[in-house]
Amino acid sequence: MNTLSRKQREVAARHALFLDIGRRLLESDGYTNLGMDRIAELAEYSKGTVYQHFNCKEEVLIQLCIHDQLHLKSLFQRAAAFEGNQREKLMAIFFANSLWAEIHPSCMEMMQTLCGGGTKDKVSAESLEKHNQLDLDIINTVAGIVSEAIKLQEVQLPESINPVELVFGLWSTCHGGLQLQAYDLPLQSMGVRNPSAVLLAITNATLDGFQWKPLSTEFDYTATMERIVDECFADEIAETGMVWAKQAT
Amino acid sequence: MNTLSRKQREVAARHALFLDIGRRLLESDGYTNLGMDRIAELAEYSKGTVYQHFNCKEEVLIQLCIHDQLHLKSLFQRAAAFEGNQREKLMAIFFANSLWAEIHPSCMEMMQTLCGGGTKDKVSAESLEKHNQLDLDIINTVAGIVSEAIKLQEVQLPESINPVELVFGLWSTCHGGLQLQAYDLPLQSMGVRNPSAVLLAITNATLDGFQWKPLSTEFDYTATMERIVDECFADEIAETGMVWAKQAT
DNA sequence: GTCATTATTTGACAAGATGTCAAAAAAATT
DNA sequence: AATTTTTTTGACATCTTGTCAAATAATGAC
Repeated sequence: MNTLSRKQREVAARHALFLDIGRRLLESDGYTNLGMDRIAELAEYSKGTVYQHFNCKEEVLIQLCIHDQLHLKSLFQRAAAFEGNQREKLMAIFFANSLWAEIHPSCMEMMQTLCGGGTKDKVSAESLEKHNQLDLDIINTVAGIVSEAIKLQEVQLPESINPVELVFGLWSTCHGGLQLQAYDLPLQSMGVRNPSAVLLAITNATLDGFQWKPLSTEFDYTATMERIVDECFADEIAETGMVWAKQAT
Repeated sequence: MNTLSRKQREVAARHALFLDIGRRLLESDGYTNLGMDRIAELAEYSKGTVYQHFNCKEEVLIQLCIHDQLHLKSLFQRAAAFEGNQREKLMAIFFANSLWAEIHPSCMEMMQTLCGGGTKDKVSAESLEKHNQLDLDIINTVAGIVSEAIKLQEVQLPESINPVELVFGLWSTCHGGLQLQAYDLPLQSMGVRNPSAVLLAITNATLDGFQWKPLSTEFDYTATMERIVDECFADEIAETGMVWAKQAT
């Protein structure tokens, strides 16, 4: 039944093993301390074998990235299917993004490393293509919601802004927020009590600014949030252990 | 008159030379291809001498960062002194940030490298302290404007958001936007015509969402923008060659 | 079952980087 | 001019990544 031969399955299993070890090392010691030797050693293979799977160190990185992005995509698709108006769906997207960041704490750092310092042009064209395509898919999922909202007249964007551009802006906020949290500035002691909650408030203000109906002042989005938690991401919440509870406080 | 001896001046000059070469190499070849050997070679000193100035490669990076941050701080201070209401000042801050990003295109990448992958704990405590302090200064400059606006009743923030938190949110948008532009996604072909203009529109929408007076619908902020260009940053604009012209298009 | 052929795995090796340090060179002092 | 102090040097040790000929294992023919 299985279309893969025994050999192929073995190779795939080993590939996954290498990636797993790579991720563990990356999370514990950081990218600079991640060595192909150590992956080989921990997997009980030789370095040469590891290099048959990944033509360079960066390739490990981008494949881990792709794995996490695939997860983000699926979370977004689930969020987009949330029952509610478009603004509620957007909130589900926002939540999915926060959840994802909590589940994959190292991915932000990986993206940084990957995108900075001419790292990208060492990876395989295939992986790079996959990576870019996933970014596109993810953006388009969100842009679809915005377009739908326009069609349903829940929002009317000024001429200077189109749906993709709005997504770019919202994405900037989320992405930048996560990034700033990843730098270890003493946000707390500076007076930022709960960064995630702030980003949500900012996003809501932005949508209010565009007069996206229903406004946050005329609708109970707190209730929406609870529905999102229950209806969309109950499993993940349970797994990661009260992610959002912290933020409600 | 000079408090520095000849020797001290020589050392300082050499330090600056090394940093200069470091920046050039960084911008042309990226961080991974930046080598202490090459700095030494180009400066016509030996590697050992370079290591007397920077105890590690990362130290070069953070000192370049600090240099750029100092510039950002001074630009922000000039923006904060702009003649106008607090929202106009905030717009001047926004403009200063965009301008700075254009003048120091490599700093975003440097921050990425610096903050990711356990790089930060290799640099000297002194530099790290200076770096953090500058971040604080910069944030506080902006938070001061927000606080003043509250005092002047130009805006009233909800209880869930304090001034520093609002700054964190706005900063997230700017920072994330620059970051996303630095990754080389095909933003253009995705439909994002002018990323910087989008970020400005988003920021304005956010402030509108908080009912920050005067709203963008009841005030000519385009005129403000022109005043900012003329009154605050004419020199820099001239130097970098019509930065903002592009964005107006 | 044996041998030949093909595929896979290996680890020694080259190349290049960071960071160290004893010795050489230069400068200052006596 | 001799001596002490400071500064500079580049050879080393060490740790990377990435390669590749040779060793090993798997496959298939007869």
